[in-house]
Amino acid sequence: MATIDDVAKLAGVSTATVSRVLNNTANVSEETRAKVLYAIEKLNFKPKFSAKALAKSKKRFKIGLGLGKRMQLLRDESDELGGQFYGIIVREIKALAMMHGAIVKELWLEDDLYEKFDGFILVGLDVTREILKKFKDTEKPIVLLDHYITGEEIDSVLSDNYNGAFCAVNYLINKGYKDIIHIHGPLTSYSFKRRHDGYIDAMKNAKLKSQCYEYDDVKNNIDVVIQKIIKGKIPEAIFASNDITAMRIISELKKYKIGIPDKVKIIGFDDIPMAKKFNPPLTTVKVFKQEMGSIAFKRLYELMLNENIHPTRISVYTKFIRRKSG
Amino acid sequence: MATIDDVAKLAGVSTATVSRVLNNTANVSEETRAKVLYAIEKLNFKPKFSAKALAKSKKRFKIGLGLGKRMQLLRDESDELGGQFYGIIVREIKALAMMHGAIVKELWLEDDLYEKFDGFILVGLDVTREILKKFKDTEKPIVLLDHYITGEEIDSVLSDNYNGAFCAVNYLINKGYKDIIHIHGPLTSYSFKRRHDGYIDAMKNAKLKSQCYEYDDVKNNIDVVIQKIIKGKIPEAIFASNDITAMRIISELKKYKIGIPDKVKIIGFDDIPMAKKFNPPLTTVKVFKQEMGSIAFKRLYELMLNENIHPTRISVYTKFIRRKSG
DNA sequence: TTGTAAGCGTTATCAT
DNA sequence: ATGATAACGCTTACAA
Repeated sequence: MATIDDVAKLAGVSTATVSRVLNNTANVSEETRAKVLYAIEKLNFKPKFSAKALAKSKKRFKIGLGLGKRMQLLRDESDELGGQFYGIIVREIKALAMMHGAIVKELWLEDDLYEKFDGFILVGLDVTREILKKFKDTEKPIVLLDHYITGEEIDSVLSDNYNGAFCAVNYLINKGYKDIIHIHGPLTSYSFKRRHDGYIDAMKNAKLKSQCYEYDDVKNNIDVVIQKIIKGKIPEAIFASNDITAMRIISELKKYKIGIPDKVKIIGFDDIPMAKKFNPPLTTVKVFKQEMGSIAFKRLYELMLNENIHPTRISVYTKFIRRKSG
Repeated sequence: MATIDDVAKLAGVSTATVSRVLNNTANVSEETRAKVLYAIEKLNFKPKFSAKALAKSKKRFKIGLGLGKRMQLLRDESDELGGQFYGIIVREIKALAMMHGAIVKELWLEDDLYEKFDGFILVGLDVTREILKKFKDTEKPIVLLDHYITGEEIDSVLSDNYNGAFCAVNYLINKGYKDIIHIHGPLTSYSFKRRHDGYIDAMKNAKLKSQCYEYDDVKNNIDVVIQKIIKGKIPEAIFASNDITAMRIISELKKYKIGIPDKVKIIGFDDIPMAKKFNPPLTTVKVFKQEMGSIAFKRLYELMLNENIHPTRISVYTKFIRRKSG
């Protein structure tokens, strides 16, 4: 494989000069530039990412970590909520940043961008098209974490929500349940939406009737939803948008003396740390939160080093975890 | 950030020894191993990927490139078909492999694996669960290219078929067409399936009736499908599974003196090189074939270097390209 | 404007 | 079983 040395030799210049034209990092005479460009072309040279990354590892990048109002709310509510999901992701990002000598600074999505950053990680569903535009205007690389905006070609990292949901619901179906409902948070969240889609498709596949209820996961009005549900025929199983919702459902159902899993099976999503300690321990779909954080960081790092990388959406595989609740 | 030197210093050994315990690459006495392990733990040390990759770049990996019967057929049919899609992807993989000093060897998916490989890239929809199992049994890393098998947690690289289709169909809807049909290849192909889903959802969103026709893209029985279609009311627009199909449809329609795009609008998918030269030039959704190849290669390379990476599915963003046909 | 050379953090080849 | 040390391919002071 052609290296920068080969190019330098062929062009009759030093490697430093080649690097300069490669990165537009200093003045290079038109003449030399042309020679170098020719050599690059001729040898079909592409700088090796690992070498570049290693050489650049002295550089301290400054990363903006954008959090939304919603997360602010969830976070305030105590570590048991936001902290168990986004908290883990954010912690991993900070740990990796530390190792790479990058500085990460938290900021609210609504804030004005008066500081300069080298790149951004934007977390969660609060990122609207307008907010995104503000960040795009900086011309710095961006990765969306646990969110995705249709039509926007922005790098994003998600869990494999659809398949996780599909498999979980299939598990219930295979156990013979037919009356399975879905309770979910706002479908403006791409993740909730995909979990919802997975539920719908699994039910449709099995020729079962699907039934969904939306609730407000920030204000938590699960009580009124449950009231509505138990007025009719009590379902055999409930698939919830996430573990928090599942736990809220269980707590609410307990008030009516409806036993879990005897009377109703319940499955959550996320596998937050609490899920295992809950009573009963939650059957759920594990989202690899740390991995999501590290993948997002690594992706941003690549983007900050190499410009002009084609954007992608990365889905991190989930894992069904069977415990007691369903 | 802690480096291997820090670990070596703390453990009172050389970096070589640290590397040995890190990679289980040679005999290390239990005592030293323990010291090293302790230091690693203490410093929370993680080897830096770029350094590792660079150091290992002397190593020549041997990669198996698995192709299926279907591709064999398409390929034989001339460069105008398979070569325009998978051909480009495969070429890119080989180019990158060359640059990284890796050897890539093509093999048929059905073949027995008598040779030893360091990793595999498996291309297209012919990869069944059984075939996959054979490759998994080697315990070597695998990446699936342009295919995905539900429930199998194998790294895969795809184009963003769903959104590409969704946007293309929306384009037609926004132009005011209502009678838009979809002609597709076998839905066992995950890509065709997702394009199909995108069409269905776009139609549903607009409260339009969807109508699909499946045909056999290997045998090419488009004539009987078209016959069936023109017996009824001729649609305003046709969204095809891919460019090949779109071109076949146009050719067939020409036989009936049905003009494109005057009478019927047609949109393809892939943007194969021919699409632009066709008469009329094809409106289509561009799939970034080279990028898919390079992403797949890079992913496999990572997997071959670092074991124990969490598997992901990578979707490469597509781009709508407006030409004459639709 | 250009060249020289010292890193960046690992692995791997020799020695010992 | 372990240690020295030369790669790996690029960037970036510092010199010229």
